[in-house]
Amino acid sequence: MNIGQASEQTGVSAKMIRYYESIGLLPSAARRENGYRDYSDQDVAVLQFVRRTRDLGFSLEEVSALLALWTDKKRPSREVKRLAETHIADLERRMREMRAVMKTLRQLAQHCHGDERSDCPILDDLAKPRAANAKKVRRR
Amino acid sequence: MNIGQASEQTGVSAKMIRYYESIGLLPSAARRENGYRDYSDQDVAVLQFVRRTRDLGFSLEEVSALLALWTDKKRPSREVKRLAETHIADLERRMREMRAVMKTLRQLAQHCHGDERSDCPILDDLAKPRAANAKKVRRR
DNA sequence: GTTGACCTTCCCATTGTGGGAAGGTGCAGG
DNA sequence: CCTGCACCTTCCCACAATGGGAAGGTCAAC
Repeated sequence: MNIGQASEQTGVSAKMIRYYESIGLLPSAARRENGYRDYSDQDVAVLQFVRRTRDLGFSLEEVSALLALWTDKKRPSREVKRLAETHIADLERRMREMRAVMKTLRQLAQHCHGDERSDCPILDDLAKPRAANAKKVRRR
Repeated sequence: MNIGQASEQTGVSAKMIRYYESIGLLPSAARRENGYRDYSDQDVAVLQFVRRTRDLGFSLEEVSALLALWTDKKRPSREVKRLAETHIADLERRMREMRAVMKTLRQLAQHCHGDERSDCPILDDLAKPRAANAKKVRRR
């Protein structure tokens, strides 16, 4: 099947499928005579695996490792579990950071009238230099 | 003061200070005769403001808006509050997504022996194509 | 003077994704 | 047969925000 079909069936954009191939995350796709990539149901299954691990927040590097473990029928499940737990721990850390930030933000917002008046505790507070700051709460 | 001092006092790297200036987030810094940037205590206060808003997870675009609001003494506090609340809502959405992902991951990890045996429910599950997937839980 | 710690600008890499150009292919309808 | 349209190909650019590092100027201390 063409890349468009594969994309539709997996929810991975054609752009990304080509990219994953280019960085070696996926093996080179088979080609037809006209040069079009040709995907089998097997390939689609791999793409779905990738899609799902991506949805669970694994980086492409981790996806690559998981793919290798998936393919290697003899690896101990310990390795897979370790990878998953490392990722969970990472998510937990980020959630803690975000919670702290949200707490601060909610407090700030709560004390701001939010009306026509110009005095604003949020900005006043932001202007105050702090010693202890939660670092590195960045967006997606 | 030199950029190095300003950086040290604000926790914003010299690299980032120059970058913020280059994209117009900050006004062009004063220069000495030797071409070195020269920062006043005022400038440092602005950098601290930026640092703090960044730490709270605002994007540079939002920081820019907040800086403008901060400078505009006559703006209604409503505008600031709206910005803060939009950001809070965004964080909340992301936290919800992460929570859902974590729940799934914990379940998967729980059912995996994590020992020498090779059968692994995590990989089995990842291989199963799903209909409903949490999308877009990406890293930092 | 030389050394070392600064500063300057400029370019490159990252992570993962999308946009779009320029060109080839394939099929359907006139 | 031609035309159009939908698809495919590769290639380059952009994004957000940050760091690394090169090549060169400056300054202070020894």
